Amino acid sequence: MYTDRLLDNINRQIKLTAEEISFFSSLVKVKEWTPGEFLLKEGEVCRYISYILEGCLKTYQTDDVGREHITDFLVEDWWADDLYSFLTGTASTYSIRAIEPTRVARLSNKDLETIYKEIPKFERYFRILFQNAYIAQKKQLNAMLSATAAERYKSFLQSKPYALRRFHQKDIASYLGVTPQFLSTLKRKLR
Amino acid sequence: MYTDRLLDNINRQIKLTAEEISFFSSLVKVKEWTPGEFLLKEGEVCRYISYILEGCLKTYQTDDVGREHITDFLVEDWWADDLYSFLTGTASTYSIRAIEPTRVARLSNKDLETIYKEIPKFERYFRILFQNAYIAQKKQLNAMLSATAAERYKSFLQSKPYALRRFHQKDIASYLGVTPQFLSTLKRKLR
DNA sequence: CGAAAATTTGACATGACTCAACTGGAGTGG
DNA sequence: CCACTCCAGTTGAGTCATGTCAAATTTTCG
Repeated sequence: MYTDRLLDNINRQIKLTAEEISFFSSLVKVKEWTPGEFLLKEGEVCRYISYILEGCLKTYQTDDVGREHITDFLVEDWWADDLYSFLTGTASTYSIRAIEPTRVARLSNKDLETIYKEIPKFERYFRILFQNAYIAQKKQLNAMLSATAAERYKSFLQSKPYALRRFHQKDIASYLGVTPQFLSTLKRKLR
Repeated sequence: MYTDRLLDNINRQIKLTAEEISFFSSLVKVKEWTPGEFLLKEGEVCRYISYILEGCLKTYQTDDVGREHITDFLVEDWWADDLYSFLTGTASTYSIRAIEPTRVARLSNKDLETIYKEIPKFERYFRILFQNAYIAQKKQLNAMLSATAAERYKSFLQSKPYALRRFHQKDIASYLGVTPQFLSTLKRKLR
């Protein structure tokens, strides 16, 4: 099935019965996006969390001078959303945009609450998910503070070996917090 | 009771019965620390998560040149731990140290698992906790990348108005990712 | 092929770090 | 109560990392 990939991921943390699987699957909707399309625009309310079955997204904020600040690259097997907006129902400060043809499995806020209620095991799944996301993000934060741009770039390439193939260099620069020009000269020095 | 403050916090997310409260409370131990004492040292395994009832802690990593990098200041009503070490049982790369006389309510890993098992509602409490921590941390990460040191310092003071009173300036500098000297000259310019 | 966008390159400006010296307050022991 | 030491904080000079602006070059894609 389309959403097998998501069920595999869930199955790593919690065991679902056949009925639970079919109940869960009945609420999940598969949706496709083409490169450049917005899953979410700044100012809108984030109404879905999307599990990436295939493809690649970027999330970013736009500052007062109109520059994009990439906050995440999201590929297969990650959840995409602006959690804060999703949970509070307030306007999002992020945009989420496809950078490849992308297929996601998504859940609305309302359906997620239904799932928490009907299958409380999902509290555990998402607890573990956020725990891991929190830990990973903290490491990234530490790296930003103590490492130089060249070091950050190298460890970024190690953690995402597919980066050069799938992402634009100016987006990588934005993600690392440097200008595209400076990233370009960095690359030259590293050769 | 000593741990009322913790129960209040839990009660904001989930409703416990009297039996559940007394079961939970039977597993929580209160412990006190004096300034300079270590709740956790780099290299040790983090065996407890501690809820701060009163006082203040700092968590930091030490780099190869022996310099401290403060990753967090923790005050009343926050949980303190190295989650990664706590969850995986591996040696921690962080130290946690009291900077004021501090009283915490703490739980061992084993007792926490017992609680998850006996009172599954706690999955929800911690899910929401990590969600919020994740969101807050993401904002901080964005700020690090796009803001200049002076801006970070100002927004740090806004979010922690008690900072100048409770933390050393060199620790604040470390937390912001700048040298103490540079923070000093920043302050002068801001006047 | 041609236009638009991405990347590279160079000159110069600024932010932030290092090292070193100095100031001033908080113990501590006589 | 003084002299001493030990830190934290300040200040300044020189340097390196990174940003800005502008132009040249390459790539992408209709």
